Amino acid sequence: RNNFLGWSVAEILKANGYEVIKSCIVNDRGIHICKSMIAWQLFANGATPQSTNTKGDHFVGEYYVKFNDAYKKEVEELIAAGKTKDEAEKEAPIMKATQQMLLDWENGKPDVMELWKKMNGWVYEGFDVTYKMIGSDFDVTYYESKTYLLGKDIVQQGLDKKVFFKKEDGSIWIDLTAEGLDEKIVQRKDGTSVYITQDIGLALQKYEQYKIDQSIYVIGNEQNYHMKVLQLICRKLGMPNADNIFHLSYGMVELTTGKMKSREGTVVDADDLVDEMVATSKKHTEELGKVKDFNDDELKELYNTIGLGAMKFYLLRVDPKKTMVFNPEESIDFHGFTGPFVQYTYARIKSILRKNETGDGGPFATGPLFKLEKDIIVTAEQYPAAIEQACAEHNPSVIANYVFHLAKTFNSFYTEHSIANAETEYKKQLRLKLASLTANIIESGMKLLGIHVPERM
RNA sequence: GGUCCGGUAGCUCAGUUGGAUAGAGCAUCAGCCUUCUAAGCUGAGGGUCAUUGGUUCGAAUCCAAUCCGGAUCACCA
Repeated sequence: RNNFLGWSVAEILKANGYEVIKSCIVNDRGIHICKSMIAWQLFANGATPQSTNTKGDHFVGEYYVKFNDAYKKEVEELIAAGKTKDEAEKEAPIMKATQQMLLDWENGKPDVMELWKKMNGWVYEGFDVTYKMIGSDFDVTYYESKTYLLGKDIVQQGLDKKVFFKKEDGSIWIDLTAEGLDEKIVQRKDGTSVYITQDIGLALQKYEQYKIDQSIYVIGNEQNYHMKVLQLICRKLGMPNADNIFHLSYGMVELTTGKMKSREGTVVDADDLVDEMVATSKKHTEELGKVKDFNDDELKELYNTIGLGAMKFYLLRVDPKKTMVFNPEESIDFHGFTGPFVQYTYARIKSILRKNETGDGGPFATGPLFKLEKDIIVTAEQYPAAIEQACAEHNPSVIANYVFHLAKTFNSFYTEHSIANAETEYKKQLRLKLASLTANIIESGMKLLGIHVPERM
């Protein structure tokens, strides 16, 4: 959802005349990375994504799970040996090894760095495959391994300005109780920075680097508090970018059975989901048998277009702010308020336009219009307003709803009035114009959602 | 407990700068393919807009209280 939202909002901003720079932050360091590394050292026997024929990011993810399994087991054993839960969690050998590895990483220990680079490389390879498949791209990528030290000098300045204060143990904090929040740490007692410190530094760096008017953070609503704190700190420090920070907060996607939890395996993997959607589009297409003359490449492209279109539309048709429910059993429908419905309307119009000669564009005689003809004109005229609203609200669902409404309006007209056998040549040309207009808007609107439209389906 | 977000049809969601009989899709039921692609179209049933009170000529929409659900309040990121 994050990816599709970011993409779509960027397109919508561009459509409103803004210049957009898409950036991505990769969490490529920290304790979670070390967990996978330790588990790989312990259990892999030198296995690689190639040797096991596994996608790189999934491969590394498997070792993250293996770490947690092993860790859990060790903790249970220690508790059985008489330790308290807290002691056991701290003393488990595999956890100690992981923490040591994090220190080694920060000190740049060669063999750790080498392993880190190798495993990260696998993850990136996997991500690349997924990003390419779903049509995602970024102009800038920030790696946390390179930005995690940012913001430390700002902390020092803040201390001088008395925005921050130092506790007896040397840790540095900001007091936000006057704003209804809590005290928040910005630097550990050992002098290392925390998450928010990096964000302060990165926010300023982005601002100085690109002179942006607005910095839009596409982040889940679980971090609403964090983003509030970030903006507040920037404001208190008098940073020039403070008011440019906008948190595009989106709700989580939940399953009918409840929240997705990676540790409990109740997650729907993006790759699996896309595969499933493409397979479903293949099944439907074959059943309908309308494209028997397509060659293999054309078929593959069509299945991707429909499958991805269905998925993206499904995720973008809901207000981003809202938590949404996804039912994996029922899968995503291809009828009604869906991507394929809109794509189908487009393909049908294109078919008409191929089969009917458009006139020389001479002046239209004025004449009475049927209600359904007027409906299309009225709806088409609303498109610019929909784009503006979507932009103002940072909300692609406005476009999804609009495009669906337009497609539905056209379909009603299509069933009621023939274009090829219109009452007069004038009527025919008028209707071809309306059809063409509708197709153009559908194509444009779907593009704003990152969805392709097929010429036939 | 503090802060924030949400509760609209069986399900998933629109609609909230206050305005007429609260709208879609799915699901259910009844129709429509000798005519431009039926992934479509037409119709039916289905609602105490969480509850209560308030403001108003008028409230799903604004205010208050209550109930229910979620997020968050880490020397994790």
